[in-house]
Amino acid sequence: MSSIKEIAKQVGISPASVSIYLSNKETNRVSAKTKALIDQAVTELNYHKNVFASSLSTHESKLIGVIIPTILPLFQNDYTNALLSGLQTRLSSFGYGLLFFPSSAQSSIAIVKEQLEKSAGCDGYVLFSTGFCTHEQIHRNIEEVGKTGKPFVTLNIPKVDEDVSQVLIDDLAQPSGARYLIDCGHTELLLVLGRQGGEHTRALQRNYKRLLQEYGIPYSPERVLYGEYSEETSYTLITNALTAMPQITGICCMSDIMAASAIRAAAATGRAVPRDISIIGRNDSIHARLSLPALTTIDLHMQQAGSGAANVLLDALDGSTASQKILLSGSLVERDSVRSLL
Amino acid sequence: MSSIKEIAKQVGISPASVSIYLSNKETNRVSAKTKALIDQAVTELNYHKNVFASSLSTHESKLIGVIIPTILPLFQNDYTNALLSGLQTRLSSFGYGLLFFPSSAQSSIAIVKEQLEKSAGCDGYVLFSTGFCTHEQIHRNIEEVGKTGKPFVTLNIPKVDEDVSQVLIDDLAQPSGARYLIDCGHTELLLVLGRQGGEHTRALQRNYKRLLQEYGIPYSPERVLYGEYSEETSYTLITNALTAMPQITGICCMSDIMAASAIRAAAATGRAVPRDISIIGRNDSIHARLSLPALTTIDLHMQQAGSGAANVLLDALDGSTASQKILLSGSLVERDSVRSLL
DNA sequence: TTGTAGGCGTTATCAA
DNA sequence: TTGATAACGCCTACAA
Repeated sequence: MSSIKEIAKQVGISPASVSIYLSNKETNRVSAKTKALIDQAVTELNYHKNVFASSLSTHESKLIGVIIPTILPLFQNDYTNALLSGLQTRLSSFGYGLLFFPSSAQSSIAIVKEQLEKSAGCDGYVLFSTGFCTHEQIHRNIEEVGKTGKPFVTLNIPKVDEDVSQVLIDDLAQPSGARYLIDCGHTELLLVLGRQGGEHTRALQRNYKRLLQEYGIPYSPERVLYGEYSEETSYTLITNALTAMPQITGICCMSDIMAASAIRAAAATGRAVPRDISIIGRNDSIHARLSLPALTTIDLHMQQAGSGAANVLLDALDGSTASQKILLSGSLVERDSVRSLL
Repeated sequence: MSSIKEIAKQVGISPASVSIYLSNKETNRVSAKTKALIDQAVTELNYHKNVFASSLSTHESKLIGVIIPTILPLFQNDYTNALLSGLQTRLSSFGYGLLFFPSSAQSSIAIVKEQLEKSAGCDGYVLFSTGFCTHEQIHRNIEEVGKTGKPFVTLNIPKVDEDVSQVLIDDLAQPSGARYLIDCGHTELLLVLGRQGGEHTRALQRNYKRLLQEYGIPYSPERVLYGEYSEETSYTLITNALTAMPQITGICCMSDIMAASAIRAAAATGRAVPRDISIIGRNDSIHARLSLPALTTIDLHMQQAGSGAANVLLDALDGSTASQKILLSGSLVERDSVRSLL
């Protein structure tokens, strides 16, 4: 409420001196007595620096804008939360805050535009992608954020040719779990993907076909399910599939939540895990540790990806101009939901 | 990057006209031709409004500051995430964004102070509490946020006498799950609380003792565990307790995560749920639906609490000066983890 | 329908 | 060691 001017008035000095002292307590510009007086006035008047005025002047806000082109409620998705968590923790220790913008728009691009509309002034951005985003949309979003001229980094977005910083998660587009199941001797597989249509899923599908080909396993579309990352949808779909195709011995799910649902579906159709059927998840989220049996899964190191993104941003904010592509790999976490047939 | 001045120069009009049109596209102040020219210049120069300059002028930022006095990474806690999700969704539809501040401090109060330090200029605040916060700290935090003079609302904080807006969740301080177990005929109970020392836990403990007294069940300290909301800690503690006290027939956990761990612990000690032992969770999070058997739990309506907090804030931002205490109650969600002994 | 001028709170550049 | 003063980008009377 109170401004630097009022402090100055109360102490009987100029606003400039107050400002200088307040932004650098060690300055020699202000005498010790004056410093003490200012400190006193600050507490008395309950002064808090106005970030907006300050960043208007310094052209620095210490704020990073988070752009998430989704119409779903935020903070409800394991992947995104882990990413955000890593991001926030790292940025926070360098004094940067996070800004989430409102958006009422419905399309991915419109959301990004609208969010940026209100965001000029951030020092940098993190651009997310979601299961909904198509190839085309991803490129337009990157272009849009690029126009701000501010440093930014993409997270959870497949590699693009553009000269932009990205944190890439190798196994995001790889059905690594399926490969592991095959290596364990499983050939009668079920693949549970997320949302149909998005770029993530398309890449995954391509690579899955390649994988089967590599091992001479025939591909059949009815063995690919779209669980939409939802426990209900995947439970229903997997239960039906298991009933229709009793020969299935392995289920590869693209998220731990869907894998935990698979365990329930297995139970519902009278199968024991891993005795009758093997299940592998992805993300190594808390669900993997909580389910019974505990899930074998692919750790995507999302938290680390988030802090990696923070590092890239911090570098850029520090003056580095070269764009960075950081490549992270997933790693297998063996627990109790997969049985080797070999 | 480009400012309103440059737009004005390019179009050949005054900055004022540009400003007026841009903040109200329907205005009659600007001719249709000029409007078109401005629009064109905006895209050509890739103009984005600078929120900071604008809020400096309007004393309105359309930003709500989120104050979470914790040293743990954000976005990793089910309760908080649900709260934030409800909050964000509602605020977003009214054009408000969310601001998360960095903090390097270690104590609850220092964190709040530091976060506020960098936040003057927000239109309002949401003050959270965590399992760590003591009674004393909660009051000091409320006082600190109150000093800003901006509207704010507390979330996940027990009722205080101060004249401040709060969204209260009735069952937060009530061992409602335990009551349900007792009503189902269970008398040999285990209570799994979160973190020792915090205000939440203390209230819960008090009310639990009262509850037992009401039913004439003796209280014994070794039947109260502190699972720290962590799956590992609670698994270990519950496993040990179950081994030491085979007579236990019911476990009331203050979070679904700990309840899911209890299911694992039951399995580890050779018990079937709910045949040999009944388990009840709290929050009705996704864990309740994913576990096997699915968890009977108390839905705390956290999402709704979040949007309730948003409503209170929106009211205050709209000029309402009276503080509101919104009281929400939990509700029982019956699934498959509790067996009635009656 | 448009322009001018002053101010929001802070910082930076001078000069004193 | 301090004080004026201008500037940051935008908004809003008020005047034209």
